[in-house]
Amino acid sequence: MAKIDEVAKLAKVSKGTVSNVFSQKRPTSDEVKERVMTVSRQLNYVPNHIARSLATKKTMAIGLTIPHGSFFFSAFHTQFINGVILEASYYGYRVLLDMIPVQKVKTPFLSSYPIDGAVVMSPTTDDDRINLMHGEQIPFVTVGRVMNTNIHKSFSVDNDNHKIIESICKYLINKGHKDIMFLNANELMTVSIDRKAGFIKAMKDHQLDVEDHMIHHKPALNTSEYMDYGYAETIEILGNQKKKVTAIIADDDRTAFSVLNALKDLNLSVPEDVSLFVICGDLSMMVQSNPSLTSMDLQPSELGAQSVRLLMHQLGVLQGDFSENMIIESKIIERNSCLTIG
Amino acid sequence: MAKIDEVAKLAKVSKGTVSNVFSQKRPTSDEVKERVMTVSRQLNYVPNHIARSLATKKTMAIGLTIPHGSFFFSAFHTQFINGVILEASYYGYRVLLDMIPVQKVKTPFLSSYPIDGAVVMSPTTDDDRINLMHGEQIPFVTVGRVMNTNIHKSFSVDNDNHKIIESICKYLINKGHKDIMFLNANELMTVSIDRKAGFIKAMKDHQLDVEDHMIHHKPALNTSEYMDYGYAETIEILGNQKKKVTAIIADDDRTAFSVLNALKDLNLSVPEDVSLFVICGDLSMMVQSNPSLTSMDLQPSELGAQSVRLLMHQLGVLQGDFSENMIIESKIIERNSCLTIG
DNA sequence: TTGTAAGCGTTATCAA
DNA sequence: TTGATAACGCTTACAA
Repeated sequence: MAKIDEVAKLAKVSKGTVSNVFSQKRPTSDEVKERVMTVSRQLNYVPNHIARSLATKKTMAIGLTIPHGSFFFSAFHTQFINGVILEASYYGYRVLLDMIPVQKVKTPFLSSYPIDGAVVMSPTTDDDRINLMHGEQIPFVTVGRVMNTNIHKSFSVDNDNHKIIESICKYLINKGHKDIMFLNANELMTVSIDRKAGFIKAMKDHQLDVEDHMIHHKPALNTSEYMDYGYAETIEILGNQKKKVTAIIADDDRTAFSVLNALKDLNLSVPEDVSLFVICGDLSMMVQSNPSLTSMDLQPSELGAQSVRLLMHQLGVLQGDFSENMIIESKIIERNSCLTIG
Repeated sequence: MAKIDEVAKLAKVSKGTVSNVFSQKRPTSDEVKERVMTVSRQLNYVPNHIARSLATKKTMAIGLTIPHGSFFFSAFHTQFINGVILEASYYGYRVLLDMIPVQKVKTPFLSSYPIDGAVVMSPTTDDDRINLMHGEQIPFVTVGRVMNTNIHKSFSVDNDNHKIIESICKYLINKGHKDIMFLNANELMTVSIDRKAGFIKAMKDHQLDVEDHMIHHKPALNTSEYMDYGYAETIEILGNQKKKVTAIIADDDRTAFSVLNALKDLNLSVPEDVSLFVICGDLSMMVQSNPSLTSMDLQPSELGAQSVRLLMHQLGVLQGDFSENMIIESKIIERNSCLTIG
């Protein structure tokens, strides 16, 4: 790799000028610009990213912390990440993947974190990753509300989880459903807290009682129960306990898939016996299922893009006003898995 | 952020010594070590990663290039990435996500690539990303065979794709199947080429003809056909063309899901009417499907881990002998979706 | 518009 | 085992 000095010498300019040609931070004459570029191509020169970072104090990389463990992604994660990468690259930023364990303090760093900011997925209550970012003074935005006791101001993108679940409930209740089972996200996740509250409120608003068997939380990653989430609950509540359930809300496409299998095993059909509503499922899965699945579109890739934009604002890359906590619209996509009853 | 000089001054040692305490590259006395660490904690000091990179010429990061586009991951991708991240972090490396477009030359870099090496997923024939790595002299390992005309030596991890498909065919043929439909990966991917060859050979070996309708390739990402892959082919061949097909091999769990839906719509059941074999599916999906799905386990997370290890060898992090092209074992996991017929 | 030179915060080399 | 000092390759005032 050639370095800036060699280019400068060959192009008969100073290294400062070469620097300016590449960074475009100061104007250079066309003549010089061309001379420098020609020589650079000859020498196969590109500015050294690390040296530049050291001088500018910017790494041009952002961290993306993802749920830790032998995770697997739902459509939400995948599309979200896609949105992040696309938007980040638009601003010339790269994305560093992180797997700081959720709910477990990381051993102290051996060196500083080479990122300018971070996007934190799936925050939990008193999320250690967030405390870490906070302590290291790294700008960050979370996907979902922050619920760390010591952090009072934070930036986040989110759906209106409260409203989401309320409108789903309203949608189902309007179709005559009273006995709804809600398969919520993991208990620790902040979204699940809002959704639970929204569910309870919606039911209360319609004079419906919320019984224990109506709300479930996704088990932690890496537990054996995790794999069976949706299947086990459906079999247990509808099969063993023989509770009356006319509609099920699944927190993602994986869970929905499990519910579908359980219902099949129980010889129950969708939507005739049980209606199924999916929160943010993979499009092809929603459409191809038979019946196709009614779902709530959370616009994950838009969430990803906006989270990056919010971060860019904090980094000063993006100018102008912006709201610290951005809500992304979500909407019900009606397909054929929810039936009017009663 | 405190810097090394301040620590050195307060601990009454030279910065070189402070450096050595943190990097552990040269021995330091316990007394000094403790003094330095105490001061560092006081000042909240950690070595600056960028400055260290500049001096050592190592970024301690590896790139992970993933298929570009509005991609979504199959279980294979997810588990593979998991393996990569885990193994990389084991060696103190971070993972930079890349989305260099497949089959499309990237605009020239504005700066060097801040990675020490890269893992390239899903290589295609004459993959531009690989030419790029090659040109930039960045050590890399591919997941799957490299088929770039100008590159003769390369490092890769892979399953034995030829053998995989052969053993699947053999497995099905032994169960009496002659009319097998193979839903292959994308045509451009090197794995699909090997698998196609393996399929043809296996059939030939058993005196079975390979007709056109028996092999299909996954459409390119971001095409409308992509979403329907598996469904469309099943409907077309079994439904419209009424070809005799007693067994279907699906290239991943997504495709298998689509096939299942198509078969349901055709009123065909698995495995009574059609046997279904999945190459590398998500475990929960394989198990929960009814019937559970017989599949070939490609050990994706092991592939990910090994790809990192191979890279570490190239980077000199790992010593000793190693083979340039590593084959990961795969094995058939028999479940209930393949029936003996005839 | 361009050149000069002082950083940026480490590590590495060579003495001590 | 430790200290002094020159790299590492770039950016950025400040001067010209």
